[in-house]
Amino acid sequence: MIAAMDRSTDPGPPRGGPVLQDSVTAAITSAFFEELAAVGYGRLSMEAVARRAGSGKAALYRRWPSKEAMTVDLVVQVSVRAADTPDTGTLRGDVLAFLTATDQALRHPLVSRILPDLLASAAYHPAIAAALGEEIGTARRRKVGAILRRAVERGELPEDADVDLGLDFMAGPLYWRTAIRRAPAGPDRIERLTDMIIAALGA
Amino acid sequence: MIAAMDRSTDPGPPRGGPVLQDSVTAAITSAFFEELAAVGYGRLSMEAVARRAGSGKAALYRRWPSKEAMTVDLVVQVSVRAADTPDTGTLRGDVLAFLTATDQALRHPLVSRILPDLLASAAYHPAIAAALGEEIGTARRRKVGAILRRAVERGELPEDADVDLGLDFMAGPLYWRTAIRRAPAGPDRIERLTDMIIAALGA
DNA sequence: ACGAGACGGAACGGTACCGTCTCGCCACCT
DNA sequence: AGGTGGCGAGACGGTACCGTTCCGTCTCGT
Repeated sequence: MIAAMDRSTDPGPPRGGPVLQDSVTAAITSAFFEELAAVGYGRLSMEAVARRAGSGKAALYRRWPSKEAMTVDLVVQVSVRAADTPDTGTLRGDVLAFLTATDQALRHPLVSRILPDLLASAAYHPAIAAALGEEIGTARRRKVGAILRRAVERGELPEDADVDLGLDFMAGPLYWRTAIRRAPAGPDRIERLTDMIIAALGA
Repeated sequence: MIAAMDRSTDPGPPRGGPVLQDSVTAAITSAFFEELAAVGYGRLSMEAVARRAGSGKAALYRRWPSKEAMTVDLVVQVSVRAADTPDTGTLRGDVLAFLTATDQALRHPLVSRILPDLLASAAYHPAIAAALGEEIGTARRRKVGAILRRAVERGELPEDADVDLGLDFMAGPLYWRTAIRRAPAGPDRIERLTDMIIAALGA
Protein backbone atom coordinates (compact mmCIF):
# COMPACT_ATOMS: atom_id res chain seq x y z
CA MET A 1 0.00 0.00 0.00
CA ILE A 2 2.82 2.31 0.80
CA ALA A 3 5.35 1.53 -1.88
CA ALA A 4 3.03 2.48 -4.69
CA MET A 5 2.74 5.97 -3.28
CA ASP A 6 6.44 6.47 -3.05
CA ARG A 7 8.00 7.69 -6.19
CA SER A 8 11.51 7.02 -4.95
CA THR A 9 10.78 3.32 -4.67
CA ASP A 10 9.65 3.14 -8.27
CA PRO A 11 12.72 2.27 -10.32
CA GLY A 12 10.70 1.99 -13.50
CA PRO A 13 10.95 -1.07 -15.69
CA PRO A 14 14.07 -3.21 -15.16
CA ARG A 15 15.68 -2.53 -18.47
CA GLY A 16 14.70 -1.80 -22.04
CA GLY A 17 11.66 -4.03 -21.72
CA PRO A 18 8.09 -3.16 -22.59
CA VAL A 19 8.47 0.28 -21.17
CA LEU A 20 6.04 2.79 -22.44
CA GLN A 21 2.60 2.04 -21.17
CA ASP A 22 3.69 0.90 -17.75
CA SER A 23 6.15 3.62 -16.91
CA VAL A 24 3.67 6.27 -17.88
CA THR A 25 1.00 4.68 -15.73
CA ALA A 26 3.43 4.48 -12.84
CA ALA A 27 4.38 8.12 -13.26
CA ILE A 28 0.74 9.13 -13.32
CA THR A 29 0.01 7.04 -10.24
CA SER A 30 2.84 8.63 -8.26
CA ALA A 31 1.88 12.07 -9.45
CA PHE A 32 -1.74 11.49 -8.50
CA PHE A 33 -0.94 10.60 -4.89
CA GLU A 34 1.60 13.38 -4.55
CA GLU A 35 -0.84 15.90 -5.89
CA LEU A 36 -3.55 14.50 -3.65
CA ALA A 37 -1.27 15.00 -0.66
CA ALA A 38 -0.37 18.48 -1.85
CA VAL A 39 -3.78 20.02 -2.46
CA GLY A 40 -6.48 17.53 -1.42
CA TYR A 41 -9.13 15.84 -3.49
CA GLY A 42 -11.33 18.89 -3.82
CA ARG A 43 -8.67 20.94 -5.55
CA LEU A 44 -7.01 18.09 -7.39
CA SER A 45 -6.93 18.87 -11.10
CA MET A 46 -6.21 16.50 -13.95
CA GLU A 47 -4.03 19.19 -15.43
CA ALA A 48 -1.82 19.33 -12.35
CA VAL A 49 -1.50 15.56 -12.22
CA ALA A 50 -0.43 15.46 -15.84
CA ARG A 51 2.00 18.30 -15.25
CA ARG A 52 3.54 16.56 -12.26
CA ALA A 53 3.71 13.26 -14.10
CA GLY A 54 5.42 14.93 -17.04
CA SER A 55 2.74 13.63 -19.35
CA GLY A 56 0.02 15.01 -21.54
CA LYS A 57 -3.54 15.23 -20.32
CA ALA A 58 -4.58 12.80 -23.03
CA ALA A 59 -2.57 10.07 -21.30
CA LEU A 60 -4.87 10.44 -18.30
CA TYR A 61 -8.10 10.54 -20.22
CA ARG A 62 -6.98 7.55 -22.24
CA ARG A 63 -6.97 5.56 -18.99
CA TRP A 64 -9.83 6.96 -16.96
CA PRO A 65 -12.94 8.87 -17.96
CA SER A 66 -12.84 11.26 -15.01
CA LYS A 67 -11.04 12.38 -11.91
CA GLU A 68 -13.44 10.45 -9.74
CA ALA A 69 -12.93 7.22 -11.68
CA MET A 70 -9.18 7.66 -11.55
CA THR A 71 -9.31 8.21 -7.82
CA VAL A 72 -11.46 5.18 -7.13
CA ASP A 73 -9.36 2.97 -9.36
CA LEU A 74 -6.01 4.03 -7.94
CA VAL A 75 -7.11 4.00 -4.33
CA VAL A 76 -8.62 0.54 -4.63
CA GLN A 77 -5.58 -0.74 -6.47
CA VAL A 78 -3.26 0.53 -3.77
CA SER A 79 -5.39 -0.69 -0.88
CA VAL A 80 -5.42 -4.28 -2.02
CA ARG A 81 -1.92 -4.86 -0.76
CA ALA A 82 -2.85 -4.57 2.91
CA ALA A 83 -1.98 -7.98 4.29
CA ASP A 84 -3.77 -9.88 7.01
CA THR A 85 -2.20 -9.79 10.43
CA PRO A 86 -1.15 -13.25 11.54
CA ASP A 87 -2.52 -15.26 14.45
CA THR A 88 0.03 -14.64 17.19
CA GLY A 89 -1.67 -16.99 19.63
CA THR A 90 -2.84 -14.35 22.09
CA LEU A 91 -5.30 -11.48 21.96
CA ARG A 92 -2.65 -9.06 23.14
CA GLY A 93 -0.25 -10.18 20.45
CA ASP A 94 -2.91 -9.89 17.78
CA VAL A 95 -4.03 -6.44 18.88
CA LEU A 96 -0.48 -5.21 19.21
CA ALA A 97 0.39 -6.47 15.73
CA PHE A 98 -2.71 -4.88 14.25
CA LEU A 99 -2.08 -1.54 15.94
CA THR A 100 1.57 -1.55 15.00
CA ALA A 101 0.74 -2.19 11.36
CA THR A 102 -1.98 0.47 11.41
CA ASP A 103 0.31 2.95 13.10
CA GLN A 104 3.02 2.30 10.58
CA ALA A 105 0.61 2.94 7.73
CA LEU A 106 -0.74 6.11 9.34
CA ARG A 107 2.76 7.44 9.91
CA HIS A 108 3.51 7.45 6.23
CA PRO A 109 3.50 11.12 5.29
CA LEU A 110 1.40 10.65 2.19
CA VAL A 111 -1.11 8.39 3.91
CA SER A 112 -1.54 10.69 6.87
CA ARG A 113 -2.35 13.58 4.57
CA ILE A 114 -4.42 11.69 2.06
CA LEU A 115 -6.55 9.42 4.22
CA PRO A 116 -8.38 12.06 6.28
CA ASP A 117 -8.99 14.04 3.12
CA LEU A 118 -10.41 11.05 1.27
CA LEU A 119 -12.56 10.04 4.23
CA ALA A 120 -13.97 13.55 4.33
CA SER A 121 -14.43 13.62 0.56
CA ALA A 122 -16.43 10.43 0.82
CA ALA A 123 -19.22 12.53 2.32
CA TYR A 124 -19.48 14.45 -0.95
CA HIS A 125 -18.75 11.69 -3.46
CA PRO A 126 -20.68 8.44 -3.14
CA ALA A 127 -18.30 6.64 -5.49
CA ILE A 128 -15.39 7.38 -3.19
CA ALA A 129 -17.43 6.38 -0.16
CA ALA A 130 -18.24 3.08 -1.86
CA ALA A 131 -14.62 2.41 -2.77
CA LEU A 132 -13.31 3.22 0.70
CA GLY A 133 -16.08 1.31 2.40
CA GLU A 134 -15.54 -1.71 0.24
CA GLU A 135 -11.78 -1.87 0.07
CA ILE A 136 -10.73 -0.44 3.38
CA GLY A 137 -13.72 -0.68 5.68
CA THR A 138 -14.66 -4.22 4.82
CA ALA A 139 -11.09 -5.47 4.91
CA ARG A 140 -10.52 -3.85 8.27
CA ARG A 141 -13.72 -5.24 9.71
CA ARG A 142 -12.80 -8.68 8.51
CA LYS A 143 -9.37 -8.54 10.12
CA VAL A 144 -10.52 -7.14 13.43
CA GLY A 145 -13.49 -9.47 13.47
CA ALA A 146 -11.14 -12.43 13.06
CA ILE A 147 -8.93 -11.23 15.91
CA LEU A 148 -11.87 -10.84 18.25
CA ARG A 149 -13.41 -14.16 17.24
CA ARG A 150 -10.18 -16.00 17.92
CA ALA A 151 -9.97 -14.33 21.33
CA VAL A 152 -13.48 -15.46 22.22
CA GLU A 153 -12.62 -19.01 21.15
CA ARG A 154 -9.55 -18.92 23.35
CA GLY A 155 -11.63 -17.70 26.25
CA GLU A 156 -9.74 -14.41 26.43
CA LEU A 157 -12.90 -12.45 25.81
CA PRO A 158 -16.42 -13.15 27.06
CA GLU A 159 -18.88 -14.61 24.58
CA ASP A 160 -20.91 -11.42 24.58
CA ALA A 161 -17.98 -9.15 23.79
CA ASP A 162 -19.21 -6.23 21.74
CA VAL A 163 -17.59 -6.73 18.35
CA ASP A 164 -19.38 -3.77 16.85
CA LEU A 165 -17.97 -1.29 19.34
CA GLY A 166 -14.73 -3.24 19.43
CA LEU A 167 -14.16 -2.20 15.83
CA ASP A 168 -14.40 1.43 16.88
CA PHE A 169 -11.85 0.92 19.64
CA MET A 170 -9.39 -0.83 17.36
CA ALA A 171 -9.44 2.07 14.92
CA GLY A 172 -10.75 5.19 16.62
CA PRO A 173 -8.19 6.14 19.26
CA LEU A 174 -5.15 5.52 17.08
CA TYR A 175 -6.66 7.27 14.08
CA TRP A 176 -7.72 10.22 16.19
CA ARG A 177 -4.30 10.50 17.74
CA THR A 178 -2.17 10.01 14.67
CA ALA A 179 -4.22 11.42 11.80
CA ILE A 180 -6.27 14.12 13.54
CA ARG A 181 -4.26 15.28 16.54
CA ARG A 182 -1.07 14.44 14.69
CA ALA A 183 0.60 13.31 17.90
CA PRO A 184 2.70 10.34 16.85
CA ALA A 185 2.56 7.32 19.14
CA GLY A 186 5.84 5.71 20.08
CA PRO A 187 6.15 1.96 20.70
CA ASP A 188 5.46 2.42 24.42
CA ARG A 189 2.28 4.33 23.65
CA ILE A 190 1.19 1.53 21.33
CA GLU A 191 1.81 -1.00 24.11
CA ARG A 192 -0.24 0.99 26.57
CA LEU A 193 -2.92 1.59 23.94
CA THR A 194 -3.08 -2.15 23.44
CA ASP A 195 -3.66 -2.78 27.13
CA MET A 196 -6.36 -0.15 27.31
CA ILE A 197 -8.17 -1.52 24.27
CA ILE A 198 -8.09 -5.02 25.68
CA ALA A 199 -9.54 -3.72 28.92
CA ALA A 200 -12.28 -2.01 26.95
CA LEU A 201 -13.02 -5.15 24.94
CA GLY A 202 -13.42 -7.15 28.14
CA ALA A 203 -15.89 -4.72 29.66
CA MET B 1 -22.61 25.85 18.17
CA ILE B 2 -25.45 24.28 16.30
CA ALA B 3 -27.98 27.04 16.11
CA ALA B 4 -25.66 29.37 14.31
CA MET B 5 -25.39 26.89 11.47
CA ASP B 6 -29.11 26.53 11.08
CA ARG B 7 -30.64 29.13 8.85
CA SER B 8 -34.17 28.23 9.94
CA THR B 9 -33.40 29.25 13.50
CA ASP B 10 -32.27 32.69 12.42
CA PRO B 11 -35.30 34.96 12.59
CA GLY B 12 -33.27 38.00 11.66
CA PRO B 13 -33.48 41.15 13.73
CA PRO B 14 -36.61 41.49 15.88
CA ARG B 15 -38.15 44.40 14.07
CA GLY B 16 -37.13 47.53 12.28
CA GLY B 17 -34.09 47.88 14.49
CA PRO B 18 -30.50 48.31 13.38
CA VAL B 19 -30.97 45.86 10.58
CA LEU B 20 -28.52 46.15 7.81
CA GLN B 21 -25.14 45.08 9.04
CA ASP B 22 -26.32 42.29 11.29
CA SER B 23 -28.84 40.55 9.09
CA VAL B 24 -26.40 40.50 6.22
CA THR B 25 -23.70 39.05 8.43
CA ALA B 26 -26.12 36.39 9.64
CA ALA B 27 -27.09 35.52 6.08
CA ILE B 28 -23.45 35.25 5.08
CA THR B 29 -22.70 33.07 8.10
CA SER B 30 -25.50 30.67 7.30
CA ALA B 31 -24.56 30.61 3.64
CA PHE B 32 -20.95 29.91 4.51
CA PHE B 33 -21.72 26.83 6.58
CA GLU B 34 -24.26 25.56 4.11
CA GLU B 35 -21.84 25.96 1.27
CA LEU B 36 -19.11 24.35 3.34
CA ALA B 37 -21.36 21.35 3.91
CA ALA B 38 -22.29 21.26 0.24
CA VAL B 39 -18.88 21.34 -1.46
CA GLY B 40 -16.19 21.23 1.24
CA TYR B 41 -13.54 23.79 2.09
CA GLY B 42 -11.35 23.07 -0.90
CA ARG B 43 -14.04 23.95 -3.39
CA LEU B 44 -15.68 26.66 -1.36
CA SER B 45 -15.77 29.90 -3.35
CA MET B 46 -16.52 33.37 -2.10
CA GLU B 47 -18.72 33.84 -5.13
CA ALA B 48 -20.88 30.86 -4.20
CA VAL B 49 -21.21 32.01 -0.58
CA ALA B 50 -22.31 35.46 -1.74
CA ARG B 51 -24.74 33.91 -4.20
CA ARG B 52 -26.26 31.68 -1.53
CA ALA B 53 -26.43 34.55 0.93
CA GLY B 54 -28.14 36.72 -1.65
CA SER B 55 -25.49 39.36 -1.27
CA GLY B 56 -22.75 40.92 -3.31
CA LYS B 57 -19.19 39.72 -3.05
CA ALA B 58 -18.18 43.11 -1.73
CA ALA B 59 -20.20 42.43 1.42
CA LEU B 60 -17.89 39.50 2.11
CA TYR B 61 -14.66 41.28 1.34
CA ARG B 62 -15.79 44.21 3.45
CA ARG B 63 -15.78 41.83 6.44
CA TRP B 64 -12.89 39.47 5.79
CA PRO B 65 -9.80 39.78 3.63
CA SER B 66 -9.90 36.19 2.40
CA LYS B 67 -11.68 32.89 2.41
CA GLU B 68 -9.26 31.53 4.96
CA ALA B 69 -9.77 34.46 7.33
CA MET B 70 -13.53 34.15 6.99
CA THR B 71 -13.37 30.45 7.75
CA VAL B 72 -11.19 30.86 10.81
CA ASP B 73 -13.30 33.69 12.16
CA LEU B 74 -16.65 31.97 11.67
CA VAL B 75 -15.51 28.60 12.92
CA VAL B 76 -13.98 30.08 16.04
CA GLN B 77 -17.02 32.22 16.65
CA VAL B 78 -19.33 29.23 16.41
CA SER B 79 -17.14 26.96 18.53
CA VAL B 80 -17.08 29.26 21.50
CA ARG B 81 -20.58 28.27 22.52
CA ALA B 82 -19.62 24.73 23.49
CA ALA B 83 -20.45 24.55 27.17
CA ASP B 84 -18.57 22.68 29.86
CA THR B 85 -20.09 19.42 31.01
CA PRO B 86 -21.09 19.56 34.66
CA ASP B 87 -19.65 17.55 37.51
CA THR B 88 -22.16 14.73 37.93
CA GLY B 89 -20.42 13.28 40.93
CA THR B 90 -19.23 10.06 39.30
CA LEU B 91 -16.80 9.23 36.53
CA ARG B 92 -19.45 7.26 34.72
CA GLY B 93 -21.89 10.14 34.88
CA ASP B 94 -19.28 12.60 33.63
CA VAL B 95 -18.17 10.37 30.76
CA LEU B 96 -21.73 9.60 29.77
CA ALA B 97 -22.63 13.29 29.76
CA PHE B 98 -19.57 14.16 27.71
CA LEU B 99 -20.20 11.42 25.17
CA THR B 100 -23.87 12.26 24.91
CA ALA B 101 -23.08 15.90 24.23
CA THR B 102 -20.39 14.98 21.73
CA ASP B 103 -22.68 12.51 20.00
CA GLN B 104 -25.42 15.07 19.78
CA ALA B 105 -23.05 17.55 18.16
CA LEU B 106 -21.71 14.97 15.72
CA ARG B 107 -25.22 13.94 14.71
CA HIS B 108 -26.01 17.40 13.44
CA PRO B 109 -26.03 17.01 9.66
CA LEU B 110 -23.97 20.12 9.01
CA VAL B 111 -21.43 19.29 11.70
CA SER B 112 -20.97 15.73 10.55
CA ARG B 113 -20.22 16.92 7.04
CA ILE B 114 -18.15 19.94 7.93
CA LEU B 115 -16.00 18.69 10.77
CA PRO B 116 -14.16 15.87 8.99
CA ASP B 117 -13.60 18.17 6.06
CA LEU B 118 -12.17 20.94 8.21
CA LEU B 119 -9.98 18.52 10.14
CA ALA B 120 -8.61 17.23 6.86
CA SER B 121 -8.19 20.77 5.50
CA ALA B 122 -6.15 21.63 8.56
CA ALA B 123 -3.37 19.51 7.08
CA TYR B 124 -3.16 21.91 4.14
CA HIS B 125 -3.88 25.22 5.87
CA PRO B 126 -1.92 26.08 9.02
CA ALA B 127 -4.32 28.88 9.93
CA ILE B 128 -7.21 26.44 10.06
CA ALA B 129 -5.13 23.96 12.01
CA ALA B 130 -4.33 26.68 14.52
CA ALA B 131 -7.94 27.74 14.86
CA LEU B 132 -9.22 24.20 15.32
CA GLY B 133 -6.41 23.28 17.67
CA GLU B 134 -6.97 26.35 19.76
CA GLU B 135 -10.73 26.56 19.89
CA ILE B 136 -11.75 22.93 19.69
CA GLY B 137 -8.73 20.89 20.68
CA THR B 138 -7.78 22.93 23.70
CA ALA B 139 -11.35 23.22 24.94
CA ARG B 140 -11.86 19.50 24.57
CA ARG B 141 -8.62 18.67 26.33
CA ARG B 142 -9.53 20.98 29.17
CA LYS B 143 -12.95 19.38 29.62
CA VAL B 144 -11.74 15.81 29.45
CA GLY B 145 -8.76 16.60 31.61
CA ALA B 146 -11.08 17.98 34.29
CA ILE B 147 -13.25 14.86 34.15
CA LEU B 148 -10.28 12.57 34.57
CA ARG B 149 -8.73 14.67 37.30
CA ARG B 150 -11.95 14.62 39.31
CA ALA B 151 -12.11 10.86 38.93
CA VAL B 152 -8.60 10.45 40.23
CA GLU B 153 -9.43 12.65 43.21
CA ARG B 154 -12.47 10.51 43.95
CA GLY B 155 -10.34 7.41 43.76
CA GLU B 156 -12.27 6.11 40.76
CA LEU B 157 -9.13 6.04 38.66
CA PRO B 158 -5.59 5.14 39.68
CA GLU B 159 -3.15 7.98 40.18
CA ASP B 160 -1.15 6.90 37.17
CA ALA B 161 -4.12 6.85 34.80
CA ASP B 162 -2.94 7.78 31.32
CA VAL B 163 -4.60 11.10 30.64
CA ASP B 164 -2.88 11.53 27.32
CA LEU B 165 -4.27 8.30 25.89
CA GLY B 166 -7.49 8.86 27.79
CA LEU B 167 -8.13 11.88 25.58
CA ASP B 168 -7.91 9.65 22.55
CA PHE B 169 -10.42 7.20 24.01
CA MET B 170 -12.87 9.92 24.90
CA ALA B 171 -12.90 11.21 21.33
CA GLY B 172 -11.60 8.55 18.97
CA PRO B 173 -14.12 5.71 19.02
CA LEU B 174 -17.18 7.94 18.90
CA TYR B 175 -15.72 10.17 16.20
CA TRP B 176 -14.68 7.18 14.14
CA ARG B 177 -18.07 5.58 14.46
CA THR B 178 -20.23 8.63 13.89
CA ALA B 179 -18.25 10.84 11.54
CA ILE B 180 -16.21 8.31 9.58
CA ARG B 181 -18.18 5.05 9.56
CA ARG B 182 -21.40 7.06 9.76
CA ALA B 183 -22.98 4.43 11.94
CA PRO B 184 -25.10 6.42 14.41
CA ALA B 185 -24.88 5.31 18.03
CA GLY B 186 -28.13 4.94 19.92
CA PRO B 187 -28.40 5.64 23.65
CA ASP B 188 -27.65 2.01 24.49
CA ARG B 189 -24.50 2.13 22.40
CA ILE B 190 -23.42 5.26 24.20
CA GLU B 191 -23.97 3.53 27.53
CA ARG B 192 -21.90 0.57 26.48
CA LEU B 193 -19.29 2.84 25.00
CA THR B 194 -19.09 4.61 28.34
CA ASP B 195 -18.45 1.36 30.17
CA MET B 196 -15.77 0.31 27.73
CA ILE B 197 -14.00 3.67 27.93
CA ILE B 198 -14.02 3.55 31.72
CA ALA B 199 -12.53 0.06 31.59
CA ALA B 200 -9.84 1.37 29.26
CA LEU B 201 -9.10 4.34 31.50
CA GLY B 202 -8.63 2.04 34.47
CA ALA B 203 -6.15 -0.20 32.69
C1' DA C 1 -32.78 67.60 4.71
C1' DC C 2 -28.56 65.79 3.86
C1' DG C 3 -24.14 63.33 3.78
C1' DA C 4 -22.02 58.89 4.93
C1' DG C 5 -21.84 54.46 4.03
C1' DA C 6 -23.43 49.68 3.41
C1' DC C 7 -26.27 47.39 0.25
C1' DG C 8 -27.26 44.15 -4.26
C1' DG C 9 -25.80 43.84 -8.69
C1' DA C 10 -22.87 43.75 -12.42
C1' DA C 11 -18.88 44.24 -14.92
C1' DC C 12 -13.80 44.24 -15.24
C1' DG C 13 -9.13 41.72 -16.64
C1' DG C 14 -6.72 37.82 -15.19
C1' DT C 15 -6.05 33.00 -14.01
C1' DA C 16 -7.09 28.11 -13.77
C1' DC C 17 -9.28 23.77 -15.43
C1' DC C 18 -12.25 21.44 -18.11
C1' DG C 19 -12.44 17.78 -21.92
C1' DT C 20 -11.41 17.53 -26.82
C1' DC C 21 -8.43 17.57 -30.57
C1' DT C 22 -4.46 17.97 -33.52
C1' DC C 23 0.19 17.97 -34.21
C1' DG C 24 4.94 15.53 -35.02
C1' DC C 25 7.76 11.88 -32.75
C1' DC C 26 9.14 7.47 -31.79
C1' DA C 27 8.81 2.64 -30.31
C1' DC C 28 6.60 -1.36 -31.21
C1' DC C 29 4.71 -5.30 -34.23
C1' DT C 30 4.24 -7.52 -38.09
C1' DA D 1 10.13 -1.49 -44.19
C1' DG D 2 5.99 0.23 -43.12
C1' DG D 3 1.93 0.74 -40.42
C1' DT D 4 -0.15 1.28 -35.91
C1' DG D 5 -0.69 3.56 -31.85
C1' DG D 6 0.64 5.60 -27.59
C1' DC D 7 3.38 9.45 -26.54
C1' DG D 8 4.35 14.83 -24.96
C1' DA D 9 2.95 19.14 -26.05
C1' DG D 10 -0.23 22.39 -26.28
C1' DA D 11 -4.13 25.07 -28.66
C1' DC D 12 -9.02 25.22 -28.50
C1' DG D 13 -13.68 27.21 -26.68
C1' DG D 14 -16.04 27.17 -22.56
C1' DT D 15 -16.78 27.76 -17.65
C1' DA D 16 -15.76 29.24 -13.00
C1' DC D 17 -13.53 32.31 -9.53
C1' DC D 18 -10.53 35.62 -8.31
C1' DG D 19 -10.36 40.46 -6.14
C1' DT D 20 -11.58 45.11 -7.51
C1' DT D 21 -14.40 48.73 -9.04
C1' DC D 22 -18.29 51.05 -10.31
C1' DC D 23 -23.22 51.70 -10.40
C1' DG D 24 -27.82 53.36 -8.32
C1' DT D 25 -30.56 52.43 -4.09
C1' DC D 26 -31.68 52.52 0.57
C1' DT D 27 -31.21 53.45 5.54
C1' DC D 28 -29.10 55.33 8.80
C1' DG D 29 -27.35 59.41 12.11
C1' DT D 30 -27.21 64.12 12.54
